[in-house]
Amino acid sequence: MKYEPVTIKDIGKALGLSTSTVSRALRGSYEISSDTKKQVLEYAEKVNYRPNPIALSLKERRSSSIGVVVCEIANNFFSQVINGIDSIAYNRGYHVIISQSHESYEREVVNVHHLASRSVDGLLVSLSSETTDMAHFINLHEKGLPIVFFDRVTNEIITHKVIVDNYKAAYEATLHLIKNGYKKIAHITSSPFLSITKERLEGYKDALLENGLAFNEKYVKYCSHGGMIVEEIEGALHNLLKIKQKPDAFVTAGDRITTGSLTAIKNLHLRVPEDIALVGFSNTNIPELLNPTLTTIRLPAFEMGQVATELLISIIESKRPVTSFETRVLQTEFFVRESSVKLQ
Amino acid sequence: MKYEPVTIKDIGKALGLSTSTVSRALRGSYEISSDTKKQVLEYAEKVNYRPNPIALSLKERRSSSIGVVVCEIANNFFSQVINGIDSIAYNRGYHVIISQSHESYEREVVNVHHLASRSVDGLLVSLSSETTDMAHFINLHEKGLPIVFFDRVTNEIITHKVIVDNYKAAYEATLHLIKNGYKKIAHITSSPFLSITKERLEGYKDALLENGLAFNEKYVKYCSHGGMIVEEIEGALHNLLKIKQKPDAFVTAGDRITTGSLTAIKNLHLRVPEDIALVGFSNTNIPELLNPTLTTIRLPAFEMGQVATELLISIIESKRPVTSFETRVLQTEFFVRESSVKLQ
DNA sequence: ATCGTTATCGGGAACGATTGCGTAGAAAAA
DNA sequence: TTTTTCTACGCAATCGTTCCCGATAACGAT
Repeated sequence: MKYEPVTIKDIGKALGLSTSTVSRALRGSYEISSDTKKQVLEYAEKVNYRPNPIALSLKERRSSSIGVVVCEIANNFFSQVINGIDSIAYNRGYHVIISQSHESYEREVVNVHHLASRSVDGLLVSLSSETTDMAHFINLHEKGLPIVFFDRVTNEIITHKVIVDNYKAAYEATLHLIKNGYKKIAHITSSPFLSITKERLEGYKDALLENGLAFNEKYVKYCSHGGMIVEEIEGALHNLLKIKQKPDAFVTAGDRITTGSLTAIKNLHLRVPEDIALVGFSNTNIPELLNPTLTTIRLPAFEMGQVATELLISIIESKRPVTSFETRVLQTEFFVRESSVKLQ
Repeated sequence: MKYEPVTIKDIGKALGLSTSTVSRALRGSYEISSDTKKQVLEYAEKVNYRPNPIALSLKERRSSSIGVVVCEIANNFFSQVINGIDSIAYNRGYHVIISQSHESYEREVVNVHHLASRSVDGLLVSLSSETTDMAHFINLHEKGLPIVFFDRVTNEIITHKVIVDNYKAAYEATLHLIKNGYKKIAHITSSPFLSITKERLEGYKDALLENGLAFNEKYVKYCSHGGMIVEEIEGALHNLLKIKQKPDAFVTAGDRITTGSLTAIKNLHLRVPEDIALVGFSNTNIPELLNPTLTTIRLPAFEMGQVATELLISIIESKRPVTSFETRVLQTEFFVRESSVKLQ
């Protein structure tokens, strides 16, 4: 089954003009008489002519498309980011090609090569939780492929980055729990390789230390698959609850981990916040509908997508090589709800 | 900033061979000596040569990419569908290009043209809630562009479709409420133009009529933006509650409408299911975490994406024009939870 | 009458890869 | 020695578009 669109050549043949003339008429060149222009334009409209972007891509050596690499789409945070990406890219005439790493390093490498060979004009990347080797990015970046990282970034590559103040957000969340009388505060987080994990851990740690509480390694549990596997969350929680000095509150990093933890707690028939309090990084749209309503740190996902895309397009469309890069730090929002407030 | 990949010409120049020889060597043609082959292969490996898929697309008149048109990504159902699409497309060597209509007819038209002109090999479509005119699809479909519809379909175009048994699902949900003693059952649904809306309405209606309950037009409220606007959901609910014969239960169609309704009910300080019961079409991952836990009809979203993609690729890769089409009907799942069960 | 100018348009190369066809050179057959 | 037969490669067209050059005609100026 073949889909055969009208080409510039077809128009030329039908009108007895050369392809060059048709091309110029279509682009409104000054060196084409208005009669011819009108004729061409009308005919093109009539046969519903659309320029073939593949031919254009080949000629212009650009595809007007940008590749996105995230761990998964079916995640509140990332789907909101993609929305932000889409909102900018669409208006600037770029297509968005999305690929999911599913938190797998191998899959990320394959996807990146796939996208690059597909001649995307640039890449928007949030690293997978397994990624430690950046060679696949470095290689392409050195060859001149524009890349912008967001959320889960690396400092091995000098380029634009868009992040949030994870340290502050985690600090704030932990401090909130301390102020509400919790003293044994645990932390269930994502893979230790991720930038966001390290930053959040520091914020959590400093909040404890600066408020006279000890930092206990045993209180920190990592979910190396970023919470994509239910069992790792359950395991983390069970391990925490086995400790003799059982935590009375905890901070979770990431959508999956937050809701996964809440589910696991419910399955254990523990009450929140009476038995254990919870503050989570989450971009769920329905924190108010949960039981209990959930205290969350919300990331400006949509905005992150927008900013990252603007930065990427600015590199792509820059006439001269870009040499100075920035790291945009956006602010998180903190919403206090029931899950973290001890009822007196 | 330019990204300049190695071409077959570069290899030829470096090795003193013509492009044809290099091309053939790369594809292992029998008419190239093994010496030359080895030389080319080794050099290509060394400089990390990747064939330019854009040039290939131009020549082969196919792009190995499929376009997806949904109303929005940041929606449980659609993001799960996209996951299913991606899982198949990836393995079959296709790229997925996603576009969002945001429930706007105009935006849908623009996106479809954008994708078609971008030379996607086929289209996976779920209609926007505003769409009544199918001309933009008919036009392309008649020209031979393979299209498969899923979830929100049209019978104006004869092609493969993947849907669920919406009639049965709505019937079942309504019956469940009736069996639980509810007699004044309302229905908040999406745009009246959508196939899913009509089918669900029929299921709802028949369940009422076949169980000795009257069907009341006033009990049916439409959200023409599919619930994307909070106010339309609130408005629908308020209108329902203003009726003197105030409903004691209702069925909601769609993720947004379901959670939106629950939020609106909470804001009115009504209790669920004591004051009003609720059964909703929803693909949320956390129905158990809601308060109350939510009785849901869940669509096999991932599977829908997979099936639709398989059907589309089968058309794309078919040697001869496809003339016989099928409509795959998948089964929904019904989960009874607290929101619909009257506590005696 | 000759030249320059301007307005309009066409020819053809280029983008990267594939592929049918042609052919040089060597080996094999006559 | 001559002819045939392979082997192993190059040439050029092709996909749709743009754009650098040229080409042509009309027209006014000298």
